[in-house]
Amino acid sequence: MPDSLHQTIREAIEDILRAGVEQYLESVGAQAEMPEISLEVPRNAEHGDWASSLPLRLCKGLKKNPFEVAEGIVAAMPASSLIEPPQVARPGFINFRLAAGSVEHLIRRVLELGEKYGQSDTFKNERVLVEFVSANPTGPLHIGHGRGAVIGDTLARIFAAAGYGVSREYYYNDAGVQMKTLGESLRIRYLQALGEDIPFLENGYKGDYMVELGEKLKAERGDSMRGVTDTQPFTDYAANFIIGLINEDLERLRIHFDTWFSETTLHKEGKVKQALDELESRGKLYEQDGAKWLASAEYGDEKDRVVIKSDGNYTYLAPDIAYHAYKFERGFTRLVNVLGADHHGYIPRLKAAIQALGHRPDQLDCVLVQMVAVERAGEAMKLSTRAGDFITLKEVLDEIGVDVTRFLFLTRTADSQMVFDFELAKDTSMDNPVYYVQYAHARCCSLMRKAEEVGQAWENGEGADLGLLTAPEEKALAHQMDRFPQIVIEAARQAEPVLVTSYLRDLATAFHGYFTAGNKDLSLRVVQENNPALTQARLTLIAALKQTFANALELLGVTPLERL
RNA sequence: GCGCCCAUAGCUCAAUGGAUAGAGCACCGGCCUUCUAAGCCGGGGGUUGUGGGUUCGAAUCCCACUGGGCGCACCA
Repeated sequence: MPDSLHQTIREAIEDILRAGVEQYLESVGAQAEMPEISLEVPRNAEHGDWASSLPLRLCKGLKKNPFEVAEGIVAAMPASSLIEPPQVARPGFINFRLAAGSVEHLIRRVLELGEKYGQSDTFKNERVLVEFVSANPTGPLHIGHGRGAVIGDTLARIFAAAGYGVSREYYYNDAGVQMKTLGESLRIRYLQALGEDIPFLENGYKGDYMVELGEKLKAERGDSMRGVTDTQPFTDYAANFIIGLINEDLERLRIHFDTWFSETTLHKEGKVKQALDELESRGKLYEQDGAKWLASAEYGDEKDRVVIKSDGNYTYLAPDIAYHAYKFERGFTRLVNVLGADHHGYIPRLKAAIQALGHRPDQLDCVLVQMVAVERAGEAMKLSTRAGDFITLKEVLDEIGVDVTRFLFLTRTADSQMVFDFELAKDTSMDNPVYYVQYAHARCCSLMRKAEEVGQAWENGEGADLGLLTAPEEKALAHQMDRFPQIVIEAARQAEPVLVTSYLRDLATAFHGYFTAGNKDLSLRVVQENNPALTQARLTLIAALKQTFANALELLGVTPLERL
């Protein structure tokens, strides 16, 4: 039963452990509830490949000493061909080690599943909507948007791998003052392009791209719009164009949105009114001072919030509530918003709103992305779209490249403040962890090429005798590979891409160590010219590693290079 | 003033409440006549911002301080 291809060793151990605990509890006649199975990979290899501290948690309720509890559980556990008999350690840990035979099981599982290795159906009944970037189309994306974009997209990839139905959505607010200002900015740039000597808006969008856009409009329409005073046509023209620019950058970053959702849609389809009516009928709205308030304080917000001002207009919150209600209406069971950290004050009222609508607060996850400070040649730079003073995402992609950009954003947790140092990122050498990981994949490819050169090309591994893989490094590599599917599930659960990045680096470290060991000890080389059987066995391990590297890199949207 | 986030090696960052807090960069010393040295091995470097608390066990959870970031509208 535990030999199912899709089951990781971890899951097999969990089953065994669970059975042991049940049996043990019964034998001592305890009423204790079945605790959550805890199983971790110890930092220290001496503590085995997997370890559980379950006896330490259990002993409290049983009023027994943890060591005895551990022994009792071990005695009651069924045996498994995948692991060696478990050991009880000091305070009350149970340590598990992979059985030698499990190496073969693990490698074959990776190869059998191929590109699907790492995927699972853990969350198959759930649908998640990842909303990210969501910058209003008032200018090109800057580097900070890039960080949010990469994190959002990678989360989406991770969710998909963990079995979620996933949709990527970009929301933009095209009904507000910002867009009006944008249109007005373009109108003036256009008139200036026509030669009129008029001053620019004080609060207008001052970037060069607006000057260019004015020229472009002149080139397309001549002076036919000279007399147009309504800003709307200018707004539409600018927004359309800028969305195009934004999308270009995003596609380059390997990000594709399923939906571009505009605020106007909500108004047109009556979703704002619908959401407020729903809140009204649930008794969550009330009138005061001529305004309509949401009783958000009931749900942990620090105060109630106005949704309809006394002048009859909606506040920003109203369409936002409607938007999130509409997300649920479309069948999503989990909402993930990737936001700039400056929006954090907004989260409690949003969570309050979805609760007022009858949803659970944990169905909404807000991932806060901290600002990116940029340093160039030692100079710190200020970023402001309005002032036209910023590092665009395009510049970053031109200078640094997609793989490096994505990986650098993914090596830090979203909420850590980061300094993006251009010179450092451009450096193609040591400071760039991307290469470390890509190098590992390329080395696997290189070994395959080498084997081919000496006439021992890998023969798909089916006939290989994997029992020959007895080096401790080989067992360790197999164990590391086995962790991958669980890492993906955990990353999805926590909405935390860094888990995958860290895992990838660890796996690369293990592999580089294995590879380099062959420099000193020729018997550890993968390609053994006078031992075809061992060569085939090792190549099969390499093939599985290569697959795992490729799958993990794909999850991060980074290219698995064949050679560096 | 109130709230949220952050604080870990000189620097950039890790560490599902677990056993001796780890990598990379920088610094010191080793390893290329045969699978890629963008790599590997070893060394120095820490009172996890400070002080309490919770418990078998805390970088992790709670409280109070200190320092930094960001929010506190009938703005969007």
